[in-house]
Amino acid sequence: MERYREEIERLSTTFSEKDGMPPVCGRIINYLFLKPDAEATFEELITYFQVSKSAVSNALKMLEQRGVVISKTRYGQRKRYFSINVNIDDILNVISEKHIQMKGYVHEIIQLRSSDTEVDKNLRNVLKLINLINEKYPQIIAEFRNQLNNENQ
Amino acid sequence: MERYREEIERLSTTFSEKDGMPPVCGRIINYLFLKPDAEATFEELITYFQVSKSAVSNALKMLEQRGVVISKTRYGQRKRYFSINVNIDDILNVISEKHIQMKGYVHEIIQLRSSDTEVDKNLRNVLKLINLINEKYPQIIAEFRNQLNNENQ
DNA sequence: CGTTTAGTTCTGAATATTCAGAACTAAACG
DNA sequence: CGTTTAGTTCTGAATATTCAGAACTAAACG
Repeated sequence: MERYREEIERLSTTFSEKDGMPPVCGRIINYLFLKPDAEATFEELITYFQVSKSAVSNALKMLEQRGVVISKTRYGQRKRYFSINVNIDDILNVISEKHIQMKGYVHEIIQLRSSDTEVDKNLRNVLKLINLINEKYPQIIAEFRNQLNNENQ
Repeated sequence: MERYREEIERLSTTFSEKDGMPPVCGRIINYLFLKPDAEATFEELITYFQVSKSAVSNALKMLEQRGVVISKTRYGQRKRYFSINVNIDDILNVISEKHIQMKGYVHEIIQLRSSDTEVDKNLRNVLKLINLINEKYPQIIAEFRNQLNNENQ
């Protein structure tokens, strides 16, 4: 992974600057993404980035909470293996969750406003759009799965 | 707007804690969202939140950059009016931009990896999914517009 | 059940962010 | 073209975040 050191640093700024994560989070994400099996141990991350155990521990906790990283243990070993969550269903769920949250927010604003101006009309339209997107989502996913199945024949 | 003071404070935490914006940004967003016309002047924000001109200036700059807020001047007045951008096309563009960015990131990772493991296969699938979503987007929007037109008859 | 291994949580120093206040700019009024 | 109005940019203090190092916990080895 030595050859990726600079790329990891460059790509990490996206996550820290745009997504509001600490630098160590961004580094870990990209390290994992660039590993052939997308997986690393705690120890490995510490030695590669020369960073403290607490920094890695907190970063991994944050990434697991966001659903970006998952950890596994193997055959009763103490050691844990941390990897990028590339599970399609999980990714779709994260996106879906965001939509639901956005819907909840817009809904609450509309409730609080309880008026009937042009803006209210627009807000209701935004809500309709969110609903429509959410509604269409399963269809897109179905089509995606279909596409995958066809390719594997 | 006095009656919304507490709600604004409560709703603002979402934006500061989850979206990585400064507190003043969250407050301004919600203030605007709860105003009947979704619009306010610079002066108005300063007096309502008892906050400095620089804080408001920087917050509005950030919000305009993110596409959440737009500002207008009126009839050659010096004063500017800041409002939430509820323009559907603009909102859709922001979402689209995010997709394009995500696509670019995943693409770059795949390029850098230049391997052919199970993870690579998964990443290519993620890319396919992003592409499919982007492809379907215009259709959803068309359907949405259609829905709006039918309602207005 | 003492020891090791693997990671977590606590404490505080270094650093970054947020914002107030002052200095500044740019438009347009008179 | 001096003055006012409306906002921006600069400077630094207050506060929050990030992370290192130390103390701690929890699992499982022997």
